[in-house]
This record gives sequence, C-alpha cells and structure tokens, in this order.
Amino acid sequence: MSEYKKRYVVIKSNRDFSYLFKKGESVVTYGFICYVKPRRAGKNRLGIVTGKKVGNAVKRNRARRIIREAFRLTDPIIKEKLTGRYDFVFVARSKTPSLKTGQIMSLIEKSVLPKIMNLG
RNA sequence: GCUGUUCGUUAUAUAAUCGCGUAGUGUGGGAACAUUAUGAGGAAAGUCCGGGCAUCACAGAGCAGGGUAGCUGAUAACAUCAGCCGAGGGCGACCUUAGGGCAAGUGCAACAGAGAUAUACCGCAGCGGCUUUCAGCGGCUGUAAGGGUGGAAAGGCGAGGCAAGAGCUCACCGGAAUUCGGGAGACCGGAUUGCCAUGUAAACCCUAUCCGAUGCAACGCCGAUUGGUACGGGGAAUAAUGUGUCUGCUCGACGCACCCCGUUUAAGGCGGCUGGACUCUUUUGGCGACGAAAGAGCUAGAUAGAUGAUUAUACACGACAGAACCCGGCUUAUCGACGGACAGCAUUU
RNA sequence: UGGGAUAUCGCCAAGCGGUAAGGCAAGGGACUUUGACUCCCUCAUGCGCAGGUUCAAAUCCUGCUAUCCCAA
Repeated sequence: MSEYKKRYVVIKSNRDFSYLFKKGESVVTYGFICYVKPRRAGKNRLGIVTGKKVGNAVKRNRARRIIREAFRLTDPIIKEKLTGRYDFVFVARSKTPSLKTGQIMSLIEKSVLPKIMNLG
C-alpha cells in the first residue's frame, strides 16, 4: 500500500479528518459534502465518511464505492488542470446510494474544481 | 375447479470495456508489472442459547447466584431437533403448548359481598315466650338447598331421605389413594376403597438436573528515543501482619514485601486466520432427528475494511440485505417464481 | 466487534401484581382598572410494540423496536 502503486492515498487517522473539517474549504452539493485543503507534496489523498444516517451497511458500502469510483475517474482531469496536490474528504449524504457515478463525477467537475481554482 | 394445510428449491442472466482484494506462476536488484484462478448470505442481521479454540491455580470445596423443567431418543452441546404422551383449537389436512411440586413451609387475593378458608345477612325448619289473632316481635337450637357479590363460596348433576336440610345414602361423571395389567417411558385401561383438597410457583420457595471466569480488541512473537515501571531467575523469610489474583462471601491455593542478577512494556507490524463436528455423489442402518462406509473436491479471508462502475440485450423489471476467529440452532426482515405431498367442498366419469 | 442500561402526559418524572402521585407547561374560571403573583377546576383509555402467565399486568415472562452508555 505504498504511494507508488496507487494514484491516490487513503486518509486514515482521525487527526487528519478533524483538521480538514476545521480548516478545509467546504463544497456542499445534494450528492455529497466535500472538504478540500492544499497539500505540499506527495499524492492526492482521499477520505470518505459514511455516517450512520446514510443507511444500513449495504447502503454505506454503496455510497463509499460510488464516491471512490467517481474520484478515480476524475483524478486524471484534476491532475491536468491543477498543479498542486490536495487532500479531499467526501461526506456521503442520505441520497448518495441512489445516485449514479456519472452524476457524482459531474458534481465534482462543476462544483469542486472551480472552488480549487479560486484557491489558487 | 375453488378454498386451504404442510414440506422443499431458488434469490436476475449474458457479453464488452475500465477498476479492486487474495493466492499461484513468470519477469525484475527492488518498487512493481504481466498473466491465470478465485472472491458475501438464506438470513452473512439480532446477539437470544449451545459448543470449539485461547488465557487465567491444569480449571479446587461449600454457600450464594443463574439456566432448564412431560417421556424416549439424536447430538460435541443446547433453551435446538425427531418421534411419542397429556391438554387446547380446527369439519379436516394439521396447528399450538415454560407441560414438575400449593397434600413441606411462607406470602398475596384490590373492589364487591353476610362471609375469602372459613362464615351465617336475607332465608328454611323445630322448640317454647310475649303482644293477643288469622299476624307481628324478639329468644334458643338445627341447617346450608335457594338469593345476591365475586375470577373463586369447599366436588357437579339427578334420585332417595329429612321438621328443614346436608355425600347423610345411592347411580353416573370429575378428582384422590391402594392395587392389577399393558408400555422403554411419559402415560393408558381395569378393579377396590372412600367422599375430598379455592386460586396463584412466568410469588418466595421445594425437588431433580446442569453451569469456574473472561473473550480473537482472547492470546503468542518482533519492536526506536526517553523515562521509569513491569516481567523472569536466584537467595533470605515461609512466625506474624498487610496486600494482589483466582467470581460475590467463607475456606483453600499461588504469589508480592527485603537483597542480587538479567530482560523489557506502551505507536505499529506479524501470527492467531481458515482444511472444517467441511462440501458433493453413491450405497446403507433408522418411522425420524441423525449415523456408517466408499469415492471425488478445496470453496472469501479484508484490516478505514476487497465484489464496483459504464454500455448493450432479455424478461418476471430484481425484495430483505454485506463475511470480520469458527461452527450448531433460535428469532426477526424479505419482491417474487417453481415443485412435491395432503385435506375439505363442488362438479364430471 | 463485545458488554450493559433505559423507554410512563408537550417536558421533568413517582410507581417493585389490585386499576396511573407530583411539578412545569397548556386551556377555563376567580382575584385586579389591566398585567404578574396567588387560589380553584380540566388534561394519560393505557405506560415503546406484539404475544403469553394470572381472576387481574405499567409491574412477571418471551420476542422485537428505538435511544443512550462502556471497552478500543
């Protein structure tokens, strides 16, 4: 699970999550809530939060998979447009399991990317 | 054909592209890459029972505490399952059933009612008395049939009997004791005696029987700085005292206290981890649960947590729902589809 | 993942087999010129849901549902 193999790295520690929730820029859509924060070096990092409110274990798994797949597909686009590296935390909402990956992708492109561009 | 009862099976499929976990093989110094195989359930869920496995004194004793409660069997074990018995429900197939003991002791039974485990209010009778007449008043004695209350009034119901009544006597029914027969047993059937016990143990309790505690975040191994603690070994002491662990208490057991020597905990990683009371097929024993033999097979093992996405086609348009140490059950959720057996009713032959 | 607790009126709650105390809030009335304070009256059709035991269940038993806590 080193950083060479994957295009992105998973955020694990509770400390990183709470840091992003406090200091990161938030983007709210009907599919998810996203927190972004620039990073100095390394790879892009991804964290997904699926709370109890999303549903039972099947729905939480589905939400996680959809977001991960959408991020995987949009990752090259992010790298083309942006030079810097970022931390992302996606929080799933109760609608998320009923959505499709394409919808999440378009949401990321439309809402999240401009926000990051503004950050510089 | 309609209405049911019951037992099973199944749980979208196919193709293409991109992507993920594990294992094998190959290339490579390594990171990694390529390729092949494989990758959630009938309930994986709830965590309600039982067992394996691991550690704690190798698993102690007594009391306390908790579980179970018709019988026989199945099983590693069980509160599970099978067959049977009793009770209840259904025309029936069939279904439901915590189903030991209030005759060891204690408790509780509100309100109502005269009276709640014994009683006598209204009554029903007999005796004698007073007021004196077609009756009334109070007294003594007998009684529990009738009245009303209640969930329950001391067996039920009918006949005899009697002053009136009463298991007072008798027949039938219910229950009890003794006894005979049948059965592996629960229990069933018969005979005799005799006239009798309110309900409640999912109240305390008694009887029989079972249970040590903690749970893979158990447990074992590796592990940097710093600090101090913990662990191991040896010695002294083993009289007393204090204290820790073994379940709550009592006993009992093993330590600790003083000295010397050695090692080391905590982030994290690896093991435990999946080959097992396993799966399938055939034969076979048993009414059945289940067992035996032979052959074949290997079928998830993640660690912020792998099964997804997109497109196309088909139809019944896809429910409930995601392994986390492993098994056996129970309970709960569930769109539907298919099959077997059986019952009742109607019609036809 | 494992272990434990709770659920009673809109809110806080008592109740340990005999038919749901109390306070706050709400509604009505009295007092007052009016308001507040104070006083009186009203307010649970069953105690999270479904079964069972019992003459009788919020209470006892069983199974579910929801919420909360602990270990990490």
